[in-house]
Amino acid sequence: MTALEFDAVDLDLIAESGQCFRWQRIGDGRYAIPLGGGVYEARQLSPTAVIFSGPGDEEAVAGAMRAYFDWGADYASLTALADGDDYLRAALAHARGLRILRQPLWETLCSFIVSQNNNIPRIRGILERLCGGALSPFPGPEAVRALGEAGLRALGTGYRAPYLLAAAERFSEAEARALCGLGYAQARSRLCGYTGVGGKVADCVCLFALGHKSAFPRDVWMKRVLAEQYPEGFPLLDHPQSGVLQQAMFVYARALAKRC
DNA sequence: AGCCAGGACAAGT
DNA sequence: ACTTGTCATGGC
Repeated sequence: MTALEFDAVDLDLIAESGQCFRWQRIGDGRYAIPLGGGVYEARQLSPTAVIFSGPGDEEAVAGAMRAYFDWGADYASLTALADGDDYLRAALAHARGLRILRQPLWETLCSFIVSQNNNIPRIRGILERLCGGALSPFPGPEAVRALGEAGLRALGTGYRAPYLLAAAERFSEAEARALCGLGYAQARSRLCGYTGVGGKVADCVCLFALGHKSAFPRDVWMKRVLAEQYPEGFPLLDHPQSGVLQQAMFVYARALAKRC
């Protein structure tokens, strides 16, 4: 068991933020997180601290969770960007404790291919079936390839099955290294070369796996926010952390809609 | 019972 | 460079 202190962290908020689809709620403020072949457990200790356990010794767990939870990144100072912007200020206040997770590249790519024109509960179900269990490790490209298009369709992926197959055929360790070595624009462009991966999915991979916080995914929720709140354009679109702002607004917009 | 969903793509203006 | 139709599927 090891505790990590953050400027702010909110497991419930992160779990519902639409960036990760395989967290399992196992109790009040407690989650099981399948990651890298093992399963970690996270428990909310306070608004600024989480207790972790997982495979390996304390140092290994702490290291893995620091990386995964973007430990040390400063999210609080983003509040200053919202001066004179009531919507962004409210979104950031609502999203206090949100973190941009640094998730495995292949899993993130597959997850957001599955996500297209799909809803979050259903994405969860498909990915769970793809993994063969709620806490089972995510299958590698060769395992996905072995399923074939028919096998993938049987999981409920629908027309996305050939997209997953194409990704499985292109992805490799060398490809992963190449993607990790690129800047945001280059990585995005390379990802868009995958059939079935467009700008939105590529941005999600850049933001949630590659750590490019200037990536700004535009899903239907964000398009609505931009149209309704920023008809003249979102002024911070080119900010190096615009992706974090995007994620705060995404979570906030969905929370507002649910409240009606 | 429809409407909708963290879209991509091809075909038409 | 923009709009539109189409693509599976099931949660709500």
